[in-house]
Amino acid sequence: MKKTRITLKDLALELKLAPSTISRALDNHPAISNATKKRVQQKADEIGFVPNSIASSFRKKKTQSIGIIVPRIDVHFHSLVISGIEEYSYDSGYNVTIFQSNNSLKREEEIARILQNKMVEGVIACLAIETENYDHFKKFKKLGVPVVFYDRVPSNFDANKIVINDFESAFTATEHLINMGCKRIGHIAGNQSTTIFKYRLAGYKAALEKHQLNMDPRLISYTNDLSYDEGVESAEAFLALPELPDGIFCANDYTAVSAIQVFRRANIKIPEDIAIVGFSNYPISKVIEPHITTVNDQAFQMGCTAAKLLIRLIEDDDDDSINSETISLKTELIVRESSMKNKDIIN
Amino acid sequence: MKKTRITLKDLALELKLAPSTISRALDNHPAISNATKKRVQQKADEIGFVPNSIASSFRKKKTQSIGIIVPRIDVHFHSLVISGIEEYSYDSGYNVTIFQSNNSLKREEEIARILQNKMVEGVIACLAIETENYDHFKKFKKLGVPVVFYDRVPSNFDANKIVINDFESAFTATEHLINMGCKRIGHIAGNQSTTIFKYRLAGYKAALEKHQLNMDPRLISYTNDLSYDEGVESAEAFLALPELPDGIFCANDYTAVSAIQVFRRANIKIPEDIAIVGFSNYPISKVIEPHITTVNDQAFQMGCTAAKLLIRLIEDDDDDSINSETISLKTELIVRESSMKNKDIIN
DNA sequence: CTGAAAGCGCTTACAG
DNA sequence: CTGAAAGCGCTTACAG
Repeated sequence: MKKTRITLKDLALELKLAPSTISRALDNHPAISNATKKRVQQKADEIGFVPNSIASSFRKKKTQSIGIIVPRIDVHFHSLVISGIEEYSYDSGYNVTIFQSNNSLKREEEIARILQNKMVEGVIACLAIETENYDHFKKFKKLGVPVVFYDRVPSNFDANKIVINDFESAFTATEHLINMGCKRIGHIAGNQSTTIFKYRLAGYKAALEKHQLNMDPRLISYTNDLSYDEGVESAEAFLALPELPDGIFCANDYTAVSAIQVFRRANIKIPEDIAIVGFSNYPISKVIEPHITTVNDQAFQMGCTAAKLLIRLIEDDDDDSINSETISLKTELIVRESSMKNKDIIN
Repeated sequence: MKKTRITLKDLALELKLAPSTISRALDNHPAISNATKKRVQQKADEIGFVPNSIASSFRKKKTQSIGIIVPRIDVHFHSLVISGIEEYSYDSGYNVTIFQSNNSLKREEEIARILQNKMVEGVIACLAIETENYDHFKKFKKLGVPVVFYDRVPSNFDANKIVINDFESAFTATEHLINMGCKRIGHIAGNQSTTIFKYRLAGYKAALEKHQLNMDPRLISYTNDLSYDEGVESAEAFLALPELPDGIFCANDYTAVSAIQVFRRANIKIPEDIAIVGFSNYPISKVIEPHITTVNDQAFQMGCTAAKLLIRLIEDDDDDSINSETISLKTELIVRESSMKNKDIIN
């Protein structure tokens, strides 16, 4: 399918004006008279002139576009982040081109190359699980293209990062259970090779410590990817203990759902017998019964913040700030029924 | 932030070759000797040459990029479709730039203009709820840019469309309830100004008719947007009837969840007393208890199919096929506990 | 197998 | 307030 487009030059010929004048008129340049601007705009509409912004990008060396690399678009967390990025970028006049790495390092490297060719002005990325070497991102720095990471961010590599305060969030969540009267609190932990899950575990431990609660290692269940099925296994393991926990802090909402369902099947009352707190505020957390107390992980906000930082870096001429900022977003604990063991206390 | 990039011309100078030769060598042109190709590639890597694909796009008038317009990225259905589009497009060498209309016609029009300027080679769109006038899409046709719609597609406007067979899917879902022994089947219906929900209602009615079941108008509950809360209202209305339904076909999974929870609270057994079928196969449908029988709405597949059709249209030189194709995807009924009233029967 | 030349559709410094 | 001219970094038909 092809068509020849009407160009700025065609418009100039029609109006017997120089292309430079047309260009300025359409760009609302102050040196052009209003009368001319009006004439140009009218004629442009009349003959259906559509400016070729690729030519403009090429000439100006500004594409007004940013690249996004995520593991999967259809993971709800990422779709929220992307939504936030798009929203902020759109309002700032940038558009976003999106790629999924499928958690493959090889694909992530390919995508990085494509983005370098495509002259995006900045990149927002959440690393593939496989990624431990960041060479493919270093090239962006050489090209003067800023990169902002979110969620799964590089360790031991100086970079712009948007994260949430996992330690503090986990601490607060666990302390909430303590405030609700729990004395024997378990934790369903994420993969400990991932920074955020290490922090969540650490926050849990710190809260127990602060309140001088006994730390029973059997009450910490380590999972690989916090899947629903792993949550079921964890909950069943807790059930098999000689003494049950009276509260569980789960490192995500899926495992919180599993725990609730396993315990209910065993005729254990939630939250009376065991109080549950999840993490992430997935949509399911406010549908399942009882609704789950959870930590709002600020996904949409994370996207906006990443875009905001990135666009500042793009538009800043000051190279110094290019690779050093880490923004830690505040989360909030959303208290729902699953942890309301003690109804008199409002956390 | 700026840097001057190394250009193809710089590379030519280094190697004392013509730019045309470099261009061909990098493009693996058959007329170039292997020795030269190797030299060029080596030098390119050595000095860190990154081809400027904007210049190339501009020159070739091919951007290898497609635009996507969706109401919201963070709606799970759309994130699945986008994921499918990205997957297929990536494998075909196209990349995708994404925009959300937030269901606003005005914004959809703005986006259409941006996409025309950006010289995308094709567009995939799901219309905003507000959109009833398609003028902003007609311009694409004039420019020779194919457009493929999915899910919320234009009515009374000749266009490429990817949809599922809602009538048939609803028919099958309802018939499944009949096969399970239900005699008094209700329906929670979506907004009847939307084509797909009209078809789902029609499919439900047709199944009742085929099996000569009484059609009680009180058993059809019309909702505005099939929200969880509306589902609760619908279910409560059913509860207030002098005679309860023994099966309900819900036009989405949210309302199926509401129904299950309302009925359970009223000590009604699912599926023994009332069997439930949902629609869409949202993640929640296989987590809620009992797991929900539902129709797989093929979201990811829809994205792949849209991309496939679009790319065919882009690469076809035959203008004839530009705006006429409608592809209706087959769905499948996923049978789970919520409808297994009669365990002897496998649908 | 390699090169010289033109040109894609804009923008912008310079000139008047 | 408007115009002439150069050029962004590639590609490609033409020539040899």
